[in-house]
Amino acid sequence: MKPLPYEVMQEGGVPIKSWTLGVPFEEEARAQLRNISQMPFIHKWVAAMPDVHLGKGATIGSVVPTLGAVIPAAVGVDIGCGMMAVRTSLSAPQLPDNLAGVRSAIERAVPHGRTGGFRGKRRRDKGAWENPPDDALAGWAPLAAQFELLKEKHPVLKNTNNINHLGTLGTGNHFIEMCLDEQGSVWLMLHSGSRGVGNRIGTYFIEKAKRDMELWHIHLPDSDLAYFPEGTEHFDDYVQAVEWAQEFACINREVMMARTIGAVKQALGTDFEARMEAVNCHHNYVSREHHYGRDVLVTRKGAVRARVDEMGIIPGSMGAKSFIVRGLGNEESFCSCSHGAGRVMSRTKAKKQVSLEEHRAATADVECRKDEGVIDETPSAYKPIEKVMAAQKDLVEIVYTLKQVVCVKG
DNA sequence: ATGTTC
Repeated sequence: MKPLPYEVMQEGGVPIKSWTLGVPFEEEARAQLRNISQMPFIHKWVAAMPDVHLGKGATIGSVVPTLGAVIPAAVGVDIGCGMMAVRTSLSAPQLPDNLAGVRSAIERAVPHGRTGGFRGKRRRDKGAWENPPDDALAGWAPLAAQFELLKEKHPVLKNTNNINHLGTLGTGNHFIEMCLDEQGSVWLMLHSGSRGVGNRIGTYFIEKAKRDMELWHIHLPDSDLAYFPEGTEHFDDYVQAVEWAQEFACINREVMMARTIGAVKQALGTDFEARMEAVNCHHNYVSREHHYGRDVLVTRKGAVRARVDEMGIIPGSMGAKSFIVRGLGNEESFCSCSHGAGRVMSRTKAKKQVSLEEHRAATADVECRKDEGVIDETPSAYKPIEKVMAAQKDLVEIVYTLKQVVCVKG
């Protein structure tokens, strides 16, 4: 008999199938998944991807199919976070030896980094538009009417960043890269989500669900598993808001990609074709899908959908390879794959343990930040991506293997 | 991840 390509755990609830053979899988993440598996509305089982690790609220790298309920913390606050990549007609020999100019052109074209401005001192906010450019305004057009309705219904959204965050990168593990594939084609790839407004929507509904649980005296193994039952007003409100935030995130990536393409053309003084092969996929989101005969809501937090022939992106850390993949439509994973390498070290631990020299060596061939502020993103803070890819051979096949030459971080 | 902060 062929050995199973995944590990199975079951304690009281539904099974947990984990595509984690040969990769680290911490006990804290297992415990978090066991809690999810106890919920009475999980369809069939919970799936864990090879980049699985402990997350705030819900496990990163989890796929949770639910019947008649949704858990807002299982989606998280970075609603619609995901990846976009395009292959260009440029090839490696057309690039200059020094890519500093390309990096700074991208940095000028796309706001990135921490929101500035402290009480008393008004500093310019590096992470948002002061005046959104025309392409951001155009991207906002299809979002505007629905946002007015959301604001009316949920006044908490009134003072959030919204249009001024459309086409902006953010911080942390959000990035923009120029990569080369194994044939020498140049790719542009980026990672970002729904920024301030999606965060506010996520936080607001997670709190709302927790209050509902208290109101109805429903006790949970973990308060972050608070849910909205289908048929309630809050369920409908959440689904509507989360879908809007997912759309915002998708358009955010498109606007940034167009601006990045423009910046690279300008920096190189060359025109080229882009979007020859474009992929834009969420990895923190909820979607209505059909699995094993039922209409379900599938929540993927740190997981990518991988239906038959569906294209996805699995990025490695800032010094590692990334992969453009094609889904194999493996139903047992609810047609899913990992969203990256997955952390092995918390941000705090990485900052304490990894030296600047080590970080510089690990990113020697990349035009990127080499300062203390990015140590929490250093390659050794992540699982080895090759092992992560090996553990999901039955979920996706690799179409392109990319290696970054430029990396912009917020 | 974001926003706010002493």
